[in-house]
Amino acid sequence: MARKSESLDYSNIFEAVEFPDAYKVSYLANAIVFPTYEDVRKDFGLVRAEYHLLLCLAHYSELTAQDVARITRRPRNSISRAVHRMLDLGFLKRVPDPDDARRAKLQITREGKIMHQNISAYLVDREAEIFSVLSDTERESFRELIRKLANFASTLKR
Amino acid sequence: MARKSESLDYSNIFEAVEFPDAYKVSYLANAIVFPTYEDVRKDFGLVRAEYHLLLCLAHYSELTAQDVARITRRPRNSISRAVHRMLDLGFLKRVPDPDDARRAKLQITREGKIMHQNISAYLVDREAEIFSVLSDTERESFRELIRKLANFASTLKR
DNA sequence: ATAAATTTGTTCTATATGGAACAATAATTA
DNA sequence: TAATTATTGTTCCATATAGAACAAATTTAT
Repeated sequence: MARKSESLDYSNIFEAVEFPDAYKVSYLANAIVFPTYEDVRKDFGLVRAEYHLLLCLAHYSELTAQDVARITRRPRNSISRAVHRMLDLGFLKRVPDPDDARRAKLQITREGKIMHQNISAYLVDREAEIFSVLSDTERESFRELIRKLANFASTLKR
Repeated sequence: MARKSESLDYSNIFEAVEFPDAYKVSYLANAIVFPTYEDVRKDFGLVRAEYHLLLCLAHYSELTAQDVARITRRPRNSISRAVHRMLDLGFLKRVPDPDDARRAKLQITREGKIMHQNISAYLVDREAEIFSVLSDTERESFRELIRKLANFASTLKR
């Protein structure tokens, strides 16, 4: 008897869709970016905003919650919630800004740095896996192009 | 008096991060893909999974809910919920599969097609805006590279 | 033929998420 | 100076989301 469900080529839609390039970026987000956040949550116990705090504060020595929201393009309340959990977990410390009582400067702790290194190692591997499909020169081209796109995106108003 | 907050160059992190290419894909998702889904929700009243149903069924004449989940890499229960709402809204119709009582074939209706065209027109404009930062040859390169990446991603097990 | 395993679509549940409104503070304008 | 506007960080709330478990149907293995 014939197979009921012919094996459908699900990737046809990549070319058929009306906005093929944007669609593929979106597809990569669904297929890779979000599952990766999910892996981080499962394996390291941190949700997206929590990891983003580590990432930002591993690279800038002092930031406000608002800075992190802007850098990562996430809403402030998500960051705010994450800050409290990260303080409880001992991954961040917070000091009031003497010049502006509304603000608090955030810093990463030693424990936070270690956690960041662990998560980064995982993400570096994952990046290598994903981009293994490109040759070195393709990889270099992609790097240049995605840089332009990301820089442009960072100029868009929120 | 000096400005309290020196204007921070938030895009430094693009180069500093340990996985710069994957980070930028993720950033584009945060900065563009998800806000775009949000626009679609606000302007057209459809959430991500609901729009994905339209998109898939505008390009394949008949699919099961499971097919759509596979094509879009979304969880089945999200699609299942969306199917019911889209049936209620009259954008889809569903016919039981005579060969397999577990399944139902989904089709897009006339109204669904119109809605799809409206949303697509918006997304096409949005794509044009985003990629306007690339030259024609850059755009062509990017198209080729993102195609490879998306095709590779589609082979990853879920 | 029967049992075990898989597939589909669903509901239930817990959690992540982001908008809106808010109080406190600071900056800007009149 | 006084009044208005903007900013920061927060809480509240409604909703989107995905995992887990499930029943029904089908397929595969014994």
